Amino acid sequence: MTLDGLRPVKRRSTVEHIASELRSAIMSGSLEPGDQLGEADLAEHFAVSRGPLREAMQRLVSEGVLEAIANRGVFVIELTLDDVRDVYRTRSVIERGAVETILRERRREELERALRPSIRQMRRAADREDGPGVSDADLAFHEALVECSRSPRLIRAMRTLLVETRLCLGELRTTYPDLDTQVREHEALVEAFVEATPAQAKAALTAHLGDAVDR
Amino acid sequence: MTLDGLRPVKRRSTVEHIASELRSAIMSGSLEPGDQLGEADLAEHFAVSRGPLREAMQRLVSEGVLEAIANRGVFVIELTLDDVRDVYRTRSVIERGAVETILRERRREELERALRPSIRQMRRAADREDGPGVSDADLAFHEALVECSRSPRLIRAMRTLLVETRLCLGELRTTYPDLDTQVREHEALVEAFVEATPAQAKAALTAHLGDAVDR
DNA sequence: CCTCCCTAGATTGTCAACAATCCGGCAATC
DNA sequence: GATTGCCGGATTGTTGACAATCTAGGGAGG
Repeated sequence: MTLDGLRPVKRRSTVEHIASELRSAIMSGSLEPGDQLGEADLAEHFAVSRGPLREAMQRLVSEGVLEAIANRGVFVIELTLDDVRDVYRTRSVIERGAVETILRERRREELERALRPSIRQMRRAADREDGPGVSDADLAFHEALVECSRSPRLIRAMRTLLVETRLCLGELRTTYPDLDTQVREHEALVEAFVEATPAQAKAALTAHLGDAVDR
Repeated sequence: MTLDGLRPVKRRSTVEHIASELRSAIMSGSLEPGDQLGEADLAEHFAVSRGPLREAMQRLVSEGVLEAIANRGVFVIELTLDDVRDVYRTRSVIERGAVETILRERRREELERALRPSIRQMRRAADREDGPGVSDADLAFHEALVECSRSPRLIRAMRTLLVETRLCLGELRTTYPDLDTQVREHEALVEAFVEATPAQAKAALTAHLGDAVDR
């Protein structure tokens, strides 16, 4: 009897589901920085009671995506300039760690395979002048990069950072200079990962994220 | 009217307090890996209802310190060997990032000041053959290191990692080889931070954490 | 006109009870 | 004798109601 394929029953709990849904709402831009998450409204929207909803919100609070003010409510965090810098600095640290791990394990080709879909997605979006589409592909690129490290803890840290990155982008999403430049920059990154030394690859990442924070 | 000193009113919420208390219980060893956290018992212990308690537990679940199994309860996570490796690898990434930030900002002497107390604490513990005391000072050392970076996101990631580190140590706490060696290793780290190049400092950290994972 | 106080409304924080689910052991069956 | 079905006990999941707190707005007093 072979039961390798049928994964252990792990129906996602209600709380987990709501938390994921809220994260998506932020990623999609439905929830903007400063927005208040009224418990009554959201509970009705999800067709659950306030209990599970509050538990889900507490999760996002501990992740730093939501902010709870006593007797006032919970709000989507508003990022200061220092916060933006911190997000990109931390991303640089995490992503370099991921690249380091992958290269040390001699998994260059696997990394390239993992990044290819988001590169193609980004190029298609750029061809049709779809700025938001390029941004989405950008996030997908960096997410795939860290996921390729197979480190649960790097991945978890990255997930929160991507949400925060999305919060930065939200407002100045249209101000990107040139979409093609953005695409080429990522293609150059992949090239560095595949062909350059680990130190050079990390340096390329640092430069890439350093540029981003200037915008 | 000068009100720089009087920090914004931020009475810790009940949930925040309980979550912090649970973290402390794990750090102190009261809660061991695999232990179940019965809602009724804990709620009575904290003299609150199950609602706030559940919200606090959800926070720790999202941090990865507790694990929730549907209709079964929440448990302190049990770390596999792969998890231990991942914890130390991620710590290496985070701590190197912290050192990098501090050195780039030319704050060597500040870092040394921040680390000195834990070094002294560690030496005192070693002198009285207090193994657990040395471990506590060890954790305090690495916590102070990351806190000195002033990066909220590095600090937040580190906090969870320290709890997980404490969970690894818990069982094999007495098996440490030589307390004095441990102390000298940390003193050498400080020296590297203060006097060596950033690259050398990071390499020293990597080696230090690489040794630890072997134990 | 400005300031302060106070009340009304709304929102959050907490609670105790109800419903659903799961684990253990026991008996029935093949 | 091993497996299956079932029931009792306990724990978790969810709910709706109650209590506490805060904000906004109007009115009295200076």
